[in-house]
Amino acid sequence: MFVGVHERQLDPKGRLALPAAFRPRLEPRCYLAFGRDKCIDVLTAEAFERVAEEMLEKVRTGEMDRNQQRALAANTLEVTIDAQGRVNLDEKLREYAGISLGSRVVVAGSFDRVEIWDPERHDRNISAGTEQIAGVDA
Amino acid sequence: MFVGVHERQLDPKGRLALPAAFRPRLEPRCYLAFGRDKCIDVLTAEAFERVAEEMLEKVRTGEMDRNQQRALAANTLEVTIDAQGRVNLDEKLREYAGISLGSRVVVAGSFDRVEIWDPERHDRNISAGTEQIAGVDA
DNA sequence: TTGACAGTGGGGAATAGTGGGGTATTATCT
DNA sequence: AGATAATACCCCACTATTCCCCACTGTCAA
Repeated sequence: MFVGVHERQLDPKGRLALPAAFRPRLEPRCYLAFGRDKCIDVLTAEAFERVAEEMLEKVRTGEMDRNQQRALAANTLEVTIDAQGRVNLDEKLREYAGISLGSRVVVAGSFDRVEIWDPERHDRNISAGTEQIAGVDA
Repeated sequence: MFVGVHERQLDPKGRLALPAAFRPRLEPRCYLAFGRDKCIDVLTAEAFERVAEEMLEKVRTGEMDRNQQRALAANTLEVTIDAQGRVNLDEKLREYAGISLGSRVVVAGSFDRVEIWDPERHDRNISAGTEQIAGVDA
């Protein structure tokens, strides 16, 4: 399970150091995809391949449109992790998540995946979620 | 079942020695989360992972919001227990529970989980609960 | 009385996070 | 087509923090 929040700085070259606690499960390669609510999803190879299999099955049975399959594939990136535990966030991903070179970003665990956020956007979403939880058993 | 109350001192580095009686069930790693009423929850790996699985399922079926999932994951920390039976309480957790470096804290069993408290806050809650159980003033 | 273990404290080594430089590869312009 | 420029990639280096290990003390039990 991925849990916890880590603040990081995107270096001038667009590299992001993954939290050390997450690395063993993401190395040597992982997948970056457009996430929900304007974050970047980081999926383990196993998790992404499972998602892809399920999608293929749905396309086969007609539950899902081929263009959705194409869109996911087009917006997903397979990346390798360098010797310092970093991944590259390219221009398209940075623009989608609203983060820029040299800016601070939030790397957050979300159980089955890791998410990369613009800090303000993350705060807003967490605040909303926390209010909703108050009154629910954890 | 976790029961009993133990008073401990948070050392200058933010480390807390867990009561020896609780350790076998929490080792080698456990989860720290924001608990109800401003305490820190300590959950066994099994208990937390069960909660997380249930939540993922609810998100999948639409019963629960993604931001609630994010809030729970963001406010949870996976920690390992050192050779002396201690865990680290980071700044965010200490602030939430109102405890500081070097101060005394209460570590209390609460059946399915262990809770970490500021001593005064714990006293107030226990007093309130005790009165209700006894049905009389203490 | 002594041995074992629980709780507490501190020092040193390993590693995480960050930055920069050199090299190869690709693209562009003349 | 060749030269030049821009980009991406890989490796190395520095610093602060964290983690791990060792040591001390008090208490309880045999």
